[in-house]
Amino acid sequence: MLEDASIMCNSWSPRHNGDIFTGLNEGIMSRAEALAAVDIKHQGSGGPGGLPQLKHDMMYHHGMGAPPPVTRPHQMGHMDGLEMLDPISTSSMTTLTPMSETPTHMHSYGMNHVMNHHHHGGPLSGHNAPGHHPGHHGGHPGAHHPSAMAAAAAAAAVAGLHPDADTDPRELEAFAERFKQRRIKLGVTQADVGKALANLKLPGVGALSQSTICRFESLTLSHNNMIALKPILQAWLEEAEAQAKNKRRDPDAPSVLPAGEKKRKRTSIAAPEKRSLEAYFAVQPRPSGEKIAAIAEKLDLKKNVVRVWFCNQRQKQKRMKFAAQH
DNA sequence: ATGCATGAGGC
DNA sequence: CCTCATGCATA
Repeated sequence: MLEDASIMCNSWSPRHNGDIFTGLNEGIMSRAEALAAVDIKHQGSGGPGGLPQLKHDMMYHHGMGAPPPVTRPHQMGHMDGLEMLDPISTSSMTTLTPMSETPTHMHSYGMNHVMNHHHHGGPLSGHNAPGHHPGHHGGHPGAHHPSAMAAAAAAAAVAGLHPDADTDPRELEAFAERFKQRRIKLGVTQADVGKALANLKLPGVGALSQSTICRFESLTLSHNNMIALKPILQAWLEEAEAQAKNKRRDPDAPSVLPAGEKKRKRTSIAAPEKRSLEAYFAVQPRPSGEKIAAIAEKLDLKKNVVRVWFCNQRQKQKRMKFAAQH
């Protein structure tokens, strides 16, 4: 906390040389003009290469990241004219029961083991159709047309498939809550669950991180992701509860701490810059590469940082939480 | 609990 | 370069 207003990015890329262009800042230029140069409003759609925006698989409207309705009276300390371009404001378990760790101390977090696994090997490599969803899309009742939904249900019924008991957001939400409660009852942390999944030996299912388990429980994953993970977590839960009855105990817990690797550093975007980004995002969620470069320059951020920020912002928009009608 | 990042798979 | 699923690092 209290991280001061500057960004602290640097050697986050192990294999990239620091030559990624960029004159690292020295914002000697006046930002005001620069900002003006970036006309936020309207921008030719087609990005370089042509952006196919036909896909669009459904947006879970809500908006948690940046919904500043309008004017915001912030205390400007070092305003640099950024605000003026802000269109908005101005307008075992080794096996399953990880009893290897005394469950007496279950913090909700912070007890991540150093599971050095620097490079992940996607557990769920099934990869559900990215981009254009083959079969379904994040169809939420709220967004579904009643009639369409009924038709789909009927069709599914005829086909012998379940209507959508599995894809129903409310069902997912209910499960997520039950899952969390029972998980805690078992005295297992989110990180433990993630690691234990690998022991389930389900085809194609490996371990997951504490982050993912946490996001599942808090419904901060995409609808499709929730659907994909549910059966896996459900299987674990059942196994774990079964084993808990038998009071299994597994002695060992060989945890080796691999040699150190390059630590990834996280860039921290200061509040003022973040506000500007949010403002840009509000008008143009998908800026072109050039646009991104321009924004990056103004905010004195690396282009890649800005690009990733937009990508992440878009993902947030699609998250589940509150997506369904509660 | 979340912010920023990586990588695979696609256009 | 995007979308998605995930994860490391952090607040």
